[in-house]
Parts: sequence; C-alpha cells; structure tokens
Amino acid sequence: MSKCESCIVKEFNSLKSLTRQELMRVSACKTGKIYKKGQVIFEEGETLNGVYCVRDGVCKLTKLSENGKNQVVKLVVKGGLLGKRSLVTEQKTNLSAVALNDMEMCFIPKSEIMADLVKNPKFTMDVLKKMANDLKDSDISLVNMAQKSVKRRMAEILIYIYDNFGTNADDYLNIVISREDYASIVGTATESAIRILSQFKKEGLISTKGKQIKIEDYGSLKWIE
Amino acid sequence: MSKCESCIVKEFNSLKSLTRQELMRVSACKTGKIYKKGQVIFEEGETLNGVYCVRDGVCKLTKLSENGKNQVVKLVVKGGLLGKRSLVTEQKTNLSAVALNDMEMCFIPKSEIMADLVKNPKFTMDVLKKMANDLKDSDISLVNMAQKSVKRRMAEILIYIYDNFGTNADDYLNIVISREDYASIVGTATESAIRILSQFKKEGLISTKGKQIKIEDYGSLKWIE
DNA sequence: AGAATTACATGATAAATATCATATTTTAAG
DNA sequence: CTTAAAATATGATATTTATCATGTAATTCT
Repeated sequence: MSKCESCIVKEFNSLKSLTRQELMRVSACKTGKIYKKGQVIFEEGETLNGVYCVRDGVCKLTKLSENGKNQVVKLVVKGGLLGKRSLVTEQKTNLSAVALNDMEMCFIPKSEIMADLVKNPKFTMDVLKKMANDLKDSDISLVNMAQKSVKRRMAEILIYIYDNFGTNADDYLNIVISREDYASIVGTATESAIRILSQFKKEGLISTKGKQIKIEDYGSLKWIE
Repeated sequence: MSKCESCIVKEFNSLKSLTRQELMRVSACKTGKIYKKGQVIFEEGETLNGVYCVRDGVCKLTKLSENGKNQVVKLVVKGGLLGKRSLVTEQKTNLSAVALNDMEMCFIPKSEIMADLVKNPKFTMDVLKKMANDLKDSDISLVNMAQKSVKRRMAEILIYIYDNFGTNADDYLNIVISREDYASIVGTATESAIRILSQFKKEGLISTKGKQIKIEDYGSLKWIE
C-alpha cells in the first residue's frame, strides 16, 4: 500500500495540509480497505472511530427519511474524506455510506488524526473551509429541492455528474447508478425517475446502453424548462 | 452598550470560547446595530467584513432560486452568529439576511476575530463544531424537503418554531411571520401555505389571531399524515 | 378617518407527481 | 445455459401542488 506522504489522492482533501511528519505518522497507522459494489461502508447511527479517504471508486451518502425511503445527500469520489463531521463533533454519524462500485479506501483512526486537528492550525482551517463549502453546497441543494421541478433536478444531476465525474472512452458517464438511485438523489419515486429519463431519451437529450447514460445534448439539458 | 465579557448572549455561540482578554479586544472594536422589521442586513453576493451577533430579534437567512423565488434556509435568533461561513472561506456570502422583527445586533470586524480563529484552538474547534452541526441540520432539511409532503413540512416548521423559539404569555408563537414567509420556508406557493394553515385551523390543530399562530394540538400536529 | 396597499382567503382548474398494475428487459445465480 | 430475481419500462389513475381569478380583511399612509 502506498504511503500517505507520496499519495496523490490526498491533494484533493484536507490531508494535504498535514506536515510531512504528521503524514508519516498517519501513514503508519492507516489501514487499507476494499469494498464491493453495494457494500455498506458505515450505517447511520454508527460510531465512527476514524475517517475514510477514498482512493478509488464512488460511494453515496444517504439518510433515511421517516417514510422509510433513503435520500442520497452526496456522491463522493477519489480524494473525498468520509466521517469529517463525526470526527469533529464526537457524535454518531448521521449518514450512511454505500459503495456504488468497487472501492478502495484508507481508514485513518480517529485518535491519530484528532491530535493534528488540535495542534495544526493549517489543517484545522482547511477542514473548516471544506466544511463551510459543504454547507454552501447543502444550501444550494436545499433550494433546488424546494423550488425546482423533478425534471429540472434530474437534468441537473446528469449535468453535475458529467461535469464533476466525467465520461469514459465511449462518452458514457463514468458514474453508473440505478434509476432507483437517481430517484433517491432527485427526491422522487423510482417510476417518475424512469419516466423522465425515458422522456429525455425520446427528446434526444440522452441515450442509454443498459444502465449507462450518455449525454447527447448538453446545452438543452442544462437549460431545460 | 454592554461589554462582550459580561454579555450573556455569547453563551449561545462560539464567542464563549474566547479568553477574557480576547473578549475585551473584541468588545472594544464591536459596533452595535439596530435593524427594523423587514430591513436587509446583508444581501447574497455581498462581501462581509465581519460577523454579526444577534442580541435580540429574529432574522431569516434566504437564498434566491433561479426561478426568482426566495427560499428561507434558516431562522436565527438571540445568540446566533451570522457570517461564520464567509469569515472562514473568505468568499462572498451565499445567503441574504432579513430582519423579521426589530433587531439588535453587534457587528465584529473580521480582522479582529480572524486572529483568534487562527490562534485560539478552543475557539476554532467550537466554530468547527457549530459548522458541523449546521451541516447535519442542513442534511435533515434536505431529506425533509425531498421526501415529505407540503402539509407535513408545514406541521414540522410550526413544531420547530414552538420547540425552539417558544410562545408568549397568550401561548401564541413568539416568532410571527407572514404566510409568504411560511411558504418560502416550506418551499411551496403562498396560496398553498395559506390553504394548509386554514385546513389546520379547521381541524383544530392551530388557531390564529391576525398573523399570530397558536398551537392547539401539538400531538396531532407532530404526528400528522 | 378614509383611501390605498398589502396580506389573507378560497374557488376553479391545470399541471406535476405518486401510486398501482403489469409487461419486458437485464442481470445474477446455480 | 437456463432460470429466477431484479431492474427498467409504460399505462391508467389518484393525489398533491401550482396557478389564475377574485373577494375580503387587515395595515399603512396621508
């Protein structure tokens, strides 16, 4: 397993603000973990005793609603850090994490990283900034959810995935998820999600191959409605 | 104007984690501000050069949606601190703040408080924790917005206001806001908000006197649907 | 106090979305 | 490879919510 000091993945998260010395210490105590598609990384209500650093793959962060449906709150890819909030607040996690494809992660015990959080102001400030940004994103999501139509939200998540996670060689979106997941991101019934994707297909905005989706008309999708 | 060192309001926010010395410095440079009902404290996109500490009154934090409607993201009362995010990220604010009734606030210049944020780990950790909690609340709001009916959301905001901000001597909710604001909190059309409140009234769950609302049947409201 | 503005209320109707039913296709398991 | 299970698709219908219209009550202004 590669050492934290030389790991490029950390460039995308707060760990980059640690000193070389701190990184070596973290590296020594981290453990690598592999998760298969569909596997639960942690469950809402669990006590996390560390943070997870995503080296490869994608996972969804979900929250259970009172009506029993799971809502996807965020997608996390390479470089993402899971469990920041629980690290800071000492509370049980309020989200579940589930692998959307095969994943490779590093687990860093809380005890190790907490010391740095208190002692290294650069690291603390970086975590603080990341958290502030998450909060901003969350506000945006809230407004989208409250004010936009399901069709619009679906178009936006497709654009979001395209912009942030890119496409493979055949131009299909890199992130491949079920219609049920799309429904749970957008906050609608699975059938409604399917219907809207079918409609997009008929209108030539997207095309599909199995679960894979290709964006055919970015502009129209972006400015839909 | 009272000194920060002896101000009880700060007990509700991160300022309580400052040392006596730091508080005296903050106190020396803070300015008091009065806002009338309906007055804009700051507007989305503005550069904030400090944080606001709410001494009295209530304000709403809103975000403009692309469709031109304002969405209320949060209500802030005595003890609340506005502008934390902008302080930390050095970005322009992503929310507007509008007074819902007459307010009394203290404004603390950024320059003064930033030094403490970097030097005082206890203060930094406290801001971090507050931010983490805001994030958790935001996730909950997102799920509510995505998965619950307008009626349910309306019931919940009434319960929320009752639980968090209390009632006056006549048992009417302390926070008095227009139906339009209710609509913008719940994320619905003003007419729909009005209709639902009328329905609640018919069902004996609430009663009203002008804009004031009294919760008559907390239990039924809480478990509605 | 009276006029004007704004907020509240409610009906009628349209549009969006959910739910239930039932095929069909795709994927996974043996 | 075959079969069972799961995911996708689509119709029919019900429910929820938005929009438009119009009237009444409450506030504000002068």
